[in-house]
Amino acid sequence: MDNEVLRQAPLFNALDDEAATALRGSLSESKLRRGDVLFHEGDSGDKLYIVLDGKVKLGRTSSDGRENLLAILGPGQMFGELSLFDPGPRSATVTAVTDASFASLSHEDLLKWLDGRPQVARGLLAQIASRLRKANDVNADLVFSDVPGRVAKALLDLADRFGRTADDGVHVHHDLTQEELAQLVGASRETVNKALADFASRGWLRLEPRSVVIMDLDRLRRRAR
Amino acid sequence: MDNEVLRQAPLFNALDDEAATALRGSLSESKLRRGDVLFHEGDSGDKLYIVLDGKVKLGRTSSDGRENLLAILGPGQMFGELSLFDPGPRSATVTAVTDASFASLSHEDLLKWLDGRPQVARGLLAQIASRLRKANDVNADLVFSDVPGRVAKALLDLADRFGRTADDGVHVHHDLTQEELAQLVGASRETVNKALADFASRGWLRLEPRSVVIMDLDRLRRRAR
DNA sequence: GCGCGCGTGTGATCTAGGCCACTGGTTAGG
DNA sequence: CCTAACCAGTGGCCTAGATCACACGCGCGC
Repeated sequence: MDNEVLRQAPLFNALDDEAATALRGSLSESKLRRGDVLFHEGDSGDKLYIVLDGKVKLGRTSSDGRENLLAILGPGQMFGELSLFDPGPRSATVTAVTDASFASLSHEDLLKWLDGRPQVARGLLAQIASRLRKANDVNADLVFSDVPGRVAKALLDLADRFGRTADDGVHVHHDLTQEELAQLVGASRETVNKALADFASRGWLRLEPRSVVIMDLDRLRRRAR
Repeated sequence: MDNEVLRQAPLFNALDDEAATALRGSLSESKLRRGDVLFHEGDSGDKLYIVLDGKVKLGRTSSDGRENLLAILGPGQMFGELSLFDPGPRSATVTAVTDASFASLSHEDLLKWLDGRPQVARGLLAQIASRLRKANDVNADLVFSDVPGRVAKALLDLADRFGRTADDGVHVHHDLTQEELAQLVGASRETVNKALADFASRGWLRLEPRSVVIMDLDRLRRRAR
């Protein structure tokens, strides 16, 4: 791992070289294969993770076994912060959606590290604040939008973070099955499939396995709001 | 305003006397009557508020005018933190549900104040982290629970924070109309009313204007999960 | 080759809950 | 006091979407 990847992380983007190098001393690295679980909801644990490569999903399971995804995270994003300040069991299960690698930092090390560096504390606050804002947005969507709307919004978000623009459209290799997409927007697999099929039939996008090509961003955006 | 009220706020509960007194210098106080709006979603603003007395609701309005409540806050709770770190327009409208008073602190003052006091920064992080956790819980409920379940959960939460135990049950003066309760759980007024009527007919609670008396906490809890 | 499992596509029910249309009760203002 | 606004309570109808039940293709191991 090199300093560049860390700098991508919003949390650490303000670091100068020697701070970054110092930080690396406290970090350990780990890898997972697609489908592997890093930790389960309810586990105890006090590590903060930063995705170096690949994607993970944060999910929770209801009492009757159904699953709901809180977020898909990619390189540069962190997770596990909650148990740092609100110590207690992990509130979500983290599973690799693709092969993935992480840097991790213990509670203790982070706090030590934080005290001397108010600007990092502020970065952390900003990060969590923005997550909170996003969570509130998702709430509003669950209340106000219908399923196709939420699907459109999810696709746009994924496109934003993982899309590559080509001349035939924006290629989004989200690596999610339709089942996972459904869990992400809080709907059944079937209705999500129907929404996607509908978008495709209107020529807004093309479906590919675990991936879509968005051909008409504007229409999709209008459908999302 | 005296130091005691501030100490109630989780954010400041670790303050010693002179810190609390010093802080008061930076605070200003304000009051609202029931129904008054403190600020609107989309307004710019950089103040952090702490509720001294009364209750407020944080809400957002959808494009077609429907409303959704994110939270009901009472004495000791803070709001407006988001625009501190993720500066931008306010993400919610804040309205007084009862006559209420607040202490407020500007962005600038808080940050100055924060730099020297890592333990307050940590308090702030803990506060926001717990809000995030809660927001995620609400998401899961919107996906997994039915309306009566969400109503039950909301009542239990309100009881926890505002309830007074008496021998005929827990009296919860939530000060919300059923319409507001409905916006809080993301449902229509009518279905919430029916759920409440059903609970009452089972003898789990008694309805009073802007208030309920919970007579069978256990049953209600079981209905909530 | 032959199954088998997994992901995807699509129709046919069934139902929670939204929306509408009322009623009655309570408070506030003229 | 009368009227107007609000709030609470209830019934009926009607869609979005969950659930069920398939059928198809594609890759993988035997």
